[in-house]
Amino acid sequence: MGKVVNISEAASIGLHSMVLITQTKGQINVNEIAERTASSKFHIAKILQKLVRDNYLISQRGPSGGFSLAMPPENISLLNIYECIEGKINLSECPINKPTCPFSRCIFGKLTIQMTKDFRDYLSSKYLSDFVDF
Amino acid sequence: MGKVVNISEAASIGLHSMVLITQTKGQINVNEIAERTASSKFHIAKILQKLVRDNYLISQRGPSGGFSLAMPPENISLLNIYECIEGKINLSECPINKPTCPFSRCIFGKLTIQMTKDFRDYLSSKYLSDFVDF
DNA sequence: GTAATTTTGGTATTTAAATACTTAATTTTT
DNA sequence: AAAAATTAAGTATTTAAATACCAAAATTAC
Repeated sequence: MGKVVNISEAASIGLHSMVLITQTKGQINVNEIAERTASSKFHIAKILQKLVRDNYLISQRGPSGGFSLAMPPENISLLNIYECIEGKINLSECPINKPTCPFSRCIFGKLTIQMTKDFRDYLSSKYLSDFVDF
Repeated sequence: MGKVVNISEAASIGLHSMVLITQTKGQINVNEIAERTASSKFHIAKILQKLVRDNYLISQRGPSGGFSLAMPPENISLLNIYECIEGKINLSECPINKPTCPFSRCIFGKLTIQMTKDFRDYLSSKYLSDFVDF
């Protein structure tokens, strides 16, 4: 829909959920995250599983279960979370995915690479500890 | 697929085709554009129709027909082309499209708005006349 | 005026993402 | 030990965008 900066629902859920978990003493479960973020709890559950697998989260089943951080919030950057969900951000690449280009240089110049770099730099500069009071 | 900067195939076809048309004396038809850009001629035809409707292109049917610019290349910016195809770029908006946010301020700060602004500024600074020898 | 060529516009198909659902496994509480 | 609550994991459905196709209209060339 004409949106230039593309942040998927999945990445958004991952980032927002992790901040909520950071702000919560003890554990917080999927239902509460779903309520506070107005997102599908099925979708949230699916994404948090990735973060558990990559050892950013600890999950506890059963009554009074939920999720909690697996390490101090100082040690988890927004980039860690983003790349866990979306895979590594590719910096040096044609903005379109065409093997052939009719022109000798890219009509976008260095624009898209710079934008991607700015995005990556922001995510790598912020840690969950920056969001304890947010 | 984890791509941060989102330029649709449609926008890409529009921009690249317009540069090719700029570089062509007389008219160039869909088949040749398809060959040079390695894109679907059906898709190209559809997108060029929008540019004809908005009076950036003149189309000529029949043998030896094709497309040519409707005005001097100095008068058509990349932003004109992009917004003709994708609609107006929205600068001030939540990167996610959620009516509710669990936090008082956006976890992305001004990042996505700045990125979108940078994108828009680049497109508005470049005119087809900048690409006659490209 | 006929045939060839090209755009035009409508429709159909494909693809990928997002979302929803279901069942199983685990843990806690009583 | 049983019941309740919760995550885990796989699958199915929905949706929107992207892409592909086809038939019609227009124009030129001969």
